[in-house]
Amino acid sequence: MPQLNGGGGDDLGANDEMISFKDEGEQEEKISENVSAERDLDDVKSSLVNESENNSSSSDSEQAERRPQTRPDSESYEKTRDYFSEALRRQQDGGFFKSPHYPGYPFLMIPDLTNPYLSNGSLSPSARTYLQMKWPLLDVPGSAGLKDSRSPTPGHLSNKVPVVQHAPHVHPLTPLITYSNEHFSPGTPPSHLSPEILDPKTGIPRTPHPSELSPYYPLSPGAVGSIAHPLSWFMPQQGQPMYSIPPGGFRHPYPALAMNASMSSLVSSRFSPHMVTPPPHSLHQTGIPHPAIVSPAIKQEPSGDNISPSMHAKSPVPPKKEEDKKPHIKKPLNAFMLYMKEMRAKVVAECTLKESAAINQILGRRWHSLSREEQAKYYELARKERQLHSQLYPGWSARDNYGKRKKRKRENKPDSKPEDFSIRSKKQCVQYLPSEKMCDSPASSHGSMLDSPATPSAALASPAAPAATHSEQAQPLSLTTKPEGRMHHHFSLPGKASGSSSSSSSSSSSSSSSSSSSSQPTISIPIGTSGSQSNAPLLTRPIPFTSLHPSMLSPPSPFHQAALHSHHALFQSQPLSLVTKPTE
DNA sequence: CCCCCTTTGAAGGGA
DNA sequence: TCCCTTCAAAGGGGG
Repeated sequence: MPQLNGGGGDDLGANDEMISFKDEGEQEEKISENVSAERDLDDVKSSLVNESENNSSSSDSEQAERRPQTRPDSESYEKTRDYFSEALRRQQDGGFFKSPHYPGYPFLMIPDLTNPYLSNGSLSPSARTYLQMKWPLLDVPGSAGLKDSRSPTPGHLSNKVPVVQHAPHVHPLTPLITYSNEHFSPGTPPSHLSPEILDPKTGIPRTPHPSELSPYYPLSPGAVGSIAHPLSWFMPQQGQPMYSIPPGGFRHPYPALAMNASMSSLVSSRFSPHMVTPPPHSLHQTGIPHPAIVSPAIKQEPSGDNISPSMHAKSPVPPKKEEDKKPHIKKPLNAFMLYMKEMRAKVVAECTLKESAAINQILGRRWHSLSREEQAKYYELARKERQLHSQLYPGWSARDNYGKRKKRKRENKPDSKPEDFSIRSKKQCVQYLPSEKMCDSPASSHGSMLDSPATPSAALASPAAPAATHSEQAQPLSLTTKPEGRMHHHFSLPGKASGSSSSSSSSSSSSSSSSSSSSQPTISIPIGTSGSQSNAPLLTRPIPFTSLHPSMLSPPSPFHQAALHSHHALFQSQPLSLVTKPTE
């Protein structure tokens, strides 16, 4: 956490957190040999989601994911890097399609691939993700299924692009790269690749340092081409910057630039056509629409890039009006968000779940299960994103966005109702997550909460890594019943908590469900945490009984419990009682 | 149609 | 400093 580091060095942050993880990793290693054991552990640890016994469907991806965890981190990491290297090498060689696919990416991961494009021609989120992964390859001549972006027939680019096919050999992180494509400047003619960009503040051209560039925040168009991506280590396409221009979506002044459908989709994901015209007030001096900038009304929804504006079902209207309003500059994504973006599609593909809330729970668990190196990558990426963002929008404050979203639920804390009080004190939660089991949580399974993340090494890399301690685990089951409102887990003090207690309580909570009883629709387990800060995240929604997988119902194995004890003494004291919740 | 839900992390403001 | 709140992405679900 930032606090630990003190100003600039947020990178060093998460040490504490990481430390603890290490040990566990070793255990994992052992465990890995026995899959079943592993699973049990998972169940316990995470308590929520377990892999279904029969997870064949997801096996590929899981294995891939798991793989790293089963071995020493360093080794796995190296392995991963090898993939990258390989991918890069092949790319350079022009052998894109020959390269072995990345194990972690099952060929067919996209459930909704069938409908990658929205009715209006825009890509569905998942599709987008894949495209992102794939885009680096798009310009390869002759690649089947890929339309030459340059010869856009907008209409068709659409839907048929085999989005997924090339993804396999791409590392999961590659999607992040995508953003680099977003570098385009609708309004500004590229100074052609001139590396210079205007300093937002001074307006003086300056040459960006590669480290400054973020895929998410495209700088001037010209800059794009020559800069290395911050994440170059896992960017195969590095050195082959592309200028994305949505074929149909916006008219790019520079048709000559290579672009293809997928790219356009990428762009669209962050830039709506409306954004094409830089808002007058845009903070950008460059006048470049930034991914982070969203028209208030529009909200970065994908709008069919491929289709002529007139065809757009929604927002055909040029947003020029909206431009009047101040552009909404989005917050830079944090490490977890980056991770989510990348992994969501995968998780969705593996799971039957579609609800983001559930998916996010899984992702949260997976996040914890990541090795420190892996997390470090994201932290680093996030750090760069923040830096870049700050450079691009010097005057921007996160506060600026406050209130833009209407939603925001407020906390319940203040007004807790008396009635709930009892419940709340217990912190009961219902698991939302139906079943991780089915989806599995990854590999990491074991690791996840218990072991987690961070080792010092990782910590080093991760800037702000909050200390995650295991506290989370501690409260594996949180429960709330349905809440009246919603609960927030404010407990998390990301940073502050230093240690142990705070950090992530969340993920663990879900686990409880796994142990549920068969008869009850949802199960809640009281956690003793009532005290000070609630750490347990409360899950507001009960899981539909139907969604529970049989495997989830099985009680935690002794093994788990043991594990829990060993790891979290704190919580040990608290009895895990299963409470059934009558909700459904 | 809009907001909720859910996740982690970052950031800002108040005490 | 600590604590709290909001927002970032995403998309099904619910009102």
